[in-house]
Amino acid sequence: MARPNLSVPTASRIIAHIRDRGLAPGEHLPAQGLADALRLSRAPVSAALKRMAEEGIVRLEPNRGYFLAKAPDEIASPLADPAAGAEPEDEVYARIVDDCLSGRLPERVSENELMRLYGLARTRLLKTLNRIQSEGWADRRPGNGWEFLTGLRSRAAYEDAYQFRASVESQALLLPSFAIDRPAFAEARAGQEEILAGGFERMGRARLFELNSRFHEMLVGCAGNSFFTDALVRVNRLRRLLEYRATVDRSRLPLQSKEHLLILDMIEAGELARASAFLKAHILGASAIKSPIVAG
Amino acid sequence: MARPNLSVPTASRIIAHIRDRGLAPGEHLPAQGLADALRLSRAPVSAALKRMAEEGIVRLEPNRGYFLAKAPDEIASPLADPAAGAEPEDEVYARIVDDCLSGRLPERVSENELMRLYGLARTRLLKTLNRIQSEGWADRRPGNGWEFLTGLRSRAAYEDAYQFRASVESQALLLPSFAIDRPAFAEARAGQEEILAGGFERMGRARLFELNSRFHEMLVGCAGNSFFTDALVRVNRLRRLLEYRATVDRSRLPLQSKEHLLILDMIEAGELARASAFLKAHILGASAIKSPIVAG
DNA sequence: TATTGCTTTTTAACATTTTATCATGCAAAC
DNA sequence: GTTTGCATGATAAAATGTTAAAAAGCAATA
Repeated sequence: MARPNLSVPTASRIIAHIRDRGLAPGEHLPAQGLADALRLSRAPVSAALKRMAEEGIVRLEPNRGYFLAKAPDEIASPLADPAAGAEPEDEVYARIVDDCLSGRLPERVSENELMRLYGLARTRLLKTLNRIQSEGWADRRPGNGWEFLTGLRSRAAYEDAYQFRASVESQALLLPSFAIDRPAFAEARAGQEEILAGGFERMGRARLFELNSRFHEMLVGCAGNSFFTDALVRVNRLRRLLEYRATVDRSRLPLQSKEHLLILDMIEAGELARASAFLKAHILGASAIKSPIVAG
Repeated sequence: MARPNLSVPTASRIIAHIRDRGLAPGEHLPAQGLADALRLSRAPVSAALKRMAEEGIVRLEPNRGYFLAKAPDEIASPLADPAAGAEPEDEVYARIVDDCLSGRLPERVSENELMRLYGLARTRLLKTLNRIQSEGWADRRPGNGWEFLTGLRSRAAYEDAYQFRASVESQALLLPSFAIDRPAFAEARAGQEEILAGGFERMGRARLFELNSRFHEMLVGCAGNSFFTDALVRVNRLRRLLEYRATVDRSRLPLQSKEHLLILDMIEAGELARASAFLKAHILGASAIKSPIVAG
């Protein structure tokens, strides 16, 4: 009935801020300073600090302000999760797309029908539908109703997405503006080695997907061309939804990660053309193997 | 205060339908049949026919329905224009983006401020802002207000867009699924020849832009991969806004069209690799020459 | 029997209102 | 002098209300 409360996401941003700066326990956390850093006013910052005080992360000294109570590494709280406070809209979004994919949704539905089905107020539903539309899952029909597209759930669309990725990513490596981002490379390498060292069996599928798509997005990001990056992010958003429905063949993950590391090596050795070709084959190979479970 | 009236766009769709089928004067136009073809109910179709009757395009015989009064080719009415009834939302959208590009808009504005500036109700403004956001011109800030991005109006972003286009288009030609669409080729060829035959001096810039971007979209469309097409359409939407602000160097248009025709020839001769390389050079060459007028 | 013409019901665009939250200014405390 | 604490005003998210238009149903007509 009112504006969304920023205190939770703000708390997680404050914790990230503390970690970045490596602040020590006992240090003062001035509200205005944090507000400036996060580009907010003091109000939501104070609210966030209050919550953090309840969890024992910071300590309040009346009229003096908040002080860090724990070492950054020791903070273990739901608030520390960067995903904390992610919009609940996301949940409805996922539910609708899932229903669309599994064919539970009639091809054509009116807004009122959807409101009933998902128990949403019009504003909220519309916000979600707009997002779904912009991602290509649904289209508003002239007159009444929404049409859920069946095209994207076909095997062909899935392969098209891989063709597109293969093309965009391999071309990005060849751009004149491509330049290695050392810290990002190091981070990506660490992620892949974590998968190799047993993560491929242990990790949740969400984390696996995240690590791998982040690898590819990092690579393309090095080209410094936002059109390439945006295009890739866009496909990956769709891919995430499709692949969550597929079973992961975990036995293939180590090979995948080895190839990822190999690509980093090639690039660092300056063999961009080779890396580009290899990356392309790598992506198309993955497409041939994966079999998404999509409703007919 | 109510729903948008579909009668105008429906009329133009009906005229297109009549042309497609090559109906002769005197033929009956059953309302339900048209409604089915346009996937609407009879209500907006009847309203459209009524309007068309006022313009003398069709004739009403009481209790018998509407009958075509003119030959399809002789229909000359504002209703025949496919752009008729385009959403007025587009106008506000263009105005905001234009203000953003020319720097008339402060970098940070609240929604209320924008409502005042453009005289819009919140719902309408938000709809537009969402679109602007999804296209990368603006971003919602945590807390209050919107931030208009300056990144896209830089020279670098402009060149990045051309790099992206060059890559997407040239790769599309090389896809295994690429297949020539004869009628589309013929239409594109006709358009380019029209430009060569004096159109480059005569035509409005909107039509020139349309013909040329349609040429490129048609080419990529032949690959039958919606990810490629969508990506291109997306960049072209941005490009249109940027290039409307630039001066057109009309002396270069004939060469451009000749190159377009050459590309069609190469493809028809089966020389896809050559066509792909030439297309890439063609696009990058255009980028080097054009100088968009963008506010610092 | 198919199609129009009219009526009723449903739908969605827009305006308005409500309210929790954000931003801001100022006095008090350190 | 800097920073908190609190009060005041501004902002935007959601619910509600209103209304023109679209869909659906039905009787009348060719």
